Amino acid sequence: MSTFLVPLQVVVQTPAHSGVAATLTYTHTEPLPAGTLVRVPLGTREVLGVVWDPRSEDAPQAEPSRLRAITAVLQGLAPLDDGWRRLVGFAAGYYQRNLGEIALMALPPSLRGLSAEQLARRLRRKPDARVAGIRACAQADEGNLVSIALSAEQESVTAEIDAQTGPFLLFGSTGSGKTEVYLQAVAAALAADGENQVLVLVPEINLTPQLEARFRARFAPLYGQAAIVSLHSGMTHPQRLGSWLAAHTGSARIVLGTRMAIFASLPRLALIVVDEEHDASYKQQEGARYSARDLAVWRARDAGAKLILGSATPSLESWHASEPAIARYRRLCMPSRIGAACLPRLRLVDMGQQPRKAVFAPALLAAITERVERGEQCLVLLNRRGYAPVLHCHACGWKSDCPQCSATRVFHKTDRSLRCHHCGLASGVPRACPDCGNPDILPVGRGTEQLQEQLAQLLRNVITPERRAARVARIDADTTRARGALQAQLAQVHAGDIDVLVGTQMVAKGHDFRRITLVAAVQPDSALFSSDFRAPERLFALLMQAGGRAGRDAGYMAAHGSAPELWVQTWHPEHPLFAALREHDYPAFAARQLAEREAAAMPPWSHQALLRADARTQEAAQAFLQAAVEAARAAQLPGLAQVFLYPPVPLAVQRVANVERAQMLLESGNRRALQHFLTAWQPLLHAERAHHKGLVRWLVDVDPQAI
DNA sequence: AGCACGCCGACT
DNA sequence: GTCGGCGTGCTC
Repeated sequence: MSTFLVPLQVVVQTPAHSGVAATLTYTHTEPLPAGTLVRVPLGTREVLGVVWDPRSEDAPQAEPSRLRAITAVLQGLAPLDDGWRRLVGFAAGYYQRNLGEIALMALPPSLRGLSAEQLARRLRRKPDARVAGIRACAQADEGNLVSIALSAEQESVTAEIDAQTGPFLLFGSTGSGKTEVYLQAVAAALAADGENQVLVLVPEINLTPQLEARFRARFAPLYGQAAIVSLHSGMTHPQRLGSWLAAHTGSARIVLGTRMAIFASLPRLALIVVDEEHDASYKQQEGARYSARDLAVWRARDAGAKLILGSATPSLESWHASEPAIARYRRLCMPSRIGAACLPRLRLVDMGQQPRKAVFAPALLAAITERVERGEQCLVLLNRRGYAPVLHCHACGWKSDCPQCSATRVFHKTDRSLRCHHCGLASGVPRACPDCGNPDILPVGRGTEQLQEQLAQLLRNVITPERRAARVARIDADTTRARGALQAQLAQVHAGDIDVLVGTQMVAKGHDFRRITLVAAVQPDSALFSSDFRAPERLFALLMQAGGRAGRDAGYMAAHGSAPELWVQTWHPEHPLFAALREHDYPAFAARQLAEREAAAMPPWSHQALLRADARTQEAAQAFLQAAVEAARAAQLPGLAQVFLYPPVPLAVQRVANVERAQMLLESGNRRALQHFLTAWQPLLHAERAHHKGLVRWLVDVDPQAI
């Protein structure tokens, strides 16, 4: 061993606004390979770091005499491989974040706190998981090796995935059996090489249990229970560490997870599946604002792995990329529902023709009643929690404004509270108007709580075939806060204890309801004329997906002789979105939307980024943005000529928790130019920050989800 | 961002 | 005389 001290580049988590470089130089007694996990002193603390590739040129090093030594090397853990480091490097560069922030975010939290000794102990303890796995495997073995009959569509799509390199956009309507195609592709990838690994991403934690069950049933008999792990933020830290280690060491062959799982260490990655690829949840909305779906595309290409993006309503970006003329993705179509199940019929209700102030059109209420009397279930969607979005005093005009935000507080009747959905501020409901003392303060507008109450009232005399009164339940973020609450409520629905289910869009996603034959969207209109250009796309996807909840069980539908229906109450029945929805014609909808986007030079014909500033006053926030523009012009930043900078504007909800928020949109037809510009801008933004008193923070959002 | 150091008010 | 308020400054 050498007695010389070797300098090493180590990536540590340095805060985004600190101005400290992410890569710091430490010394060690011997060289360490890039990707090695180490513990290093940083100020007065000791933190986890990752040895990075030595940067020959302009690495800003401290004076050699002031370099500190690495405290410990995390032995027993293979270095993180080049692929993982390239992914982290790309994500940091593309999303304009500090390398250390991304690298450490990509590692399980408990790894950050573990000393070298603790980790060694953790690694030694691995065997018991395997024993448990083998035992569980033996149980799962019987009854699962039945050969699976594929539909003709599934057959041909599977063959194409097998024969081609992709990337693939699997366009399959709800109930067409996309999951089975994923399973086939996973089976092929795992069978091709005894060490191959696959990554399967789903948009929401809630969807992992049912997917995991399906993958376990299929693959545990072949590869053991330990070969399948989940990775999402709902798991405890030790569980996440266990899954992460299994992926890193290669003992896990299948990793199922939410967006964070895109950063898992997968040394033998052969396939990535992104289910419901259009879902907005793939975009992280705080901290490092990455898109797990877009990173999946990059990672698959970089790793030489296959990629399947699946959806019944693909994002317009992905759909466009799969147009034959573009052909960046290979489009695979599965238009038919499996078995005799048919797609729901659209029943559009013109609210302009209904009795005034009716929440439910009489025809819709009659349809729900009829279904419940037949023992079928209905799903009613409303995208607003609480009882009413605002309380109002008609005498003096008082509203339940949030004192800290430019928003009203929502009336929650169940715990008689006023809650701000932006900052969380909650208080009791005043007995009378705080301004004028009028005791009649009234709820205005409707939320899921009120809908449930009104439906229960309207259906109070409806009797089910089991000769009991109809039951109306509600599922939203409020009723599912407790761990396992959603699963428990879904079990109630499956058991037939519930006749009508009221919920927010969380119930529209992915859950497999057997006996729901009618789905209704009560007031989806706001998305039709939203200022957000992606709102129609999201509404179309939501309604298609919600409609897909109806009539999933062909046998059940046949036995009851009823056809699935999707009811939509709207003031704008002539809107072209509904015409496409009626025909279940996503391609027509997409073509229209894409034509509009092209005409207006919006994504995917342009690329966007947001610069956002949060400050004590709106003026300070906008002043920072304006100064940032001027600094960029003065410095003649590269790419500036090709980037259009819109003027700073306040956010839709301008003030949250007493912080004023403003943003500025950047747009360019050239993604490269935008990237170069943003990268060159970063140091100017850091420098500008010091000149702006009252500025709380600034952030860049590349490929923003909403504007 | 943490976590120090650092310099002035109300408590044992 | 000490505990502690959060203002300023650094982290290889």
